Amino acid sequence: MINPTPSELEVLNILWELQEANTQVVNDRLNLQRQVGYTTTLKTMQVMFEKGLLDRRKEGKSHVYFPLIQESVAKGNLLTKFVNNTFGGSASNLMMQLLDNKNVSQDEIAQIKTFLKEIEDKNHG
Amino acid sequence: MINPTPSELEVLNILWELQEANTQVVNDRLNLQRQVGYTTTLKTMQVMFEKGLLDRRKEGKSHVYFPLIQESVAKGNLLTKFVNNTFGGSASNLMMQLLDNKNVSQDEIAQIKTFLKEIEDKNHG
DNA sequence: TTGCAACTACGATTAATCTCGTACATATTA
DNA sequence: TAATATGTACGAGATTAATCGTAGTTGCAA
Repeated sequence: MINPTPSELEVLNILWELQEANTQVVNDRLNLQRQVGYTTTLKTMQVMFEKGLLDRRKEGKSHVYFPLIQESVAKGNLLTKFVNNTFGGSASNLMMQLLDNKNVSQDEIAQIKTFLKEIEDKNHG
Repeated sequence: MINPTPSELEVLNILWELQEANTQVVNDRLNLQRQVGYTTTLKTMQVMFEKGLLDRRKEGKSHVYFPLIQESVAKGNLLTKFVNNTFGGSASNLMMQLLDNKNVSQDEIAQIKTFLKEIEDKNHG
């Protein structure tokens, strides 16, 4: 199981949205969030290619990269690891912390409740 | 805001449980989970002391360490960071991923639902 | 008070990640 | 086809975390 590093996840988030892109496009996107050099982005994507997180094809003089890992799978793996490390594997402990968290907006909490209610209704309906 | 590293969190989990302990005791506990040298544990705790995650007092020839950060605060901070990094700050996205996760048991999911239901009832009652 | 066992301090090493400079390769266009 | 601009490859430095060996210190017991 290959877990992306934080920088790799930034790249993946862009590629999951765009389906595919060359280094230039990914780097431009990254620079909307934070300052980072072109060769840094290039190197990150090359390493991801070597790790099997991305594949690529030659197009003109540049490479077009695309993800080899599904968003839900990657994030699910990261989440599992986080739950294990931080909450002793207890998803409900994480959940309780989430609802207590001052940094989570009321909107988010309301959304979660709605979502859970839907699942409840579906199961009981 | 000082976020503990994974190794530091292991130490904190032990100290939150025991309230306080010397290096020997913490190291013995750690070695129930995985093999780690005494000086490694000592160094980790010294660094945590320098960072302000722990305080200590001399007792006999050893130091007795205790946490300076509350469990809920530390884990809340880690959770906030994780939500931001991995789910773009969306707690409900994390939630949905959690419920989809094959690595989360049915028991855990049931527990979460019960918990949410309690909150719903409390709010509507 | 002297010696030993236990504890601490210090620093070095390894590994992973992130970063980017420089040199080389390639495609387009003039 | 030669020049130029753009992209790639390579490698190396900086940083952080984790690890532990070794040397030195301390306190207690005889």
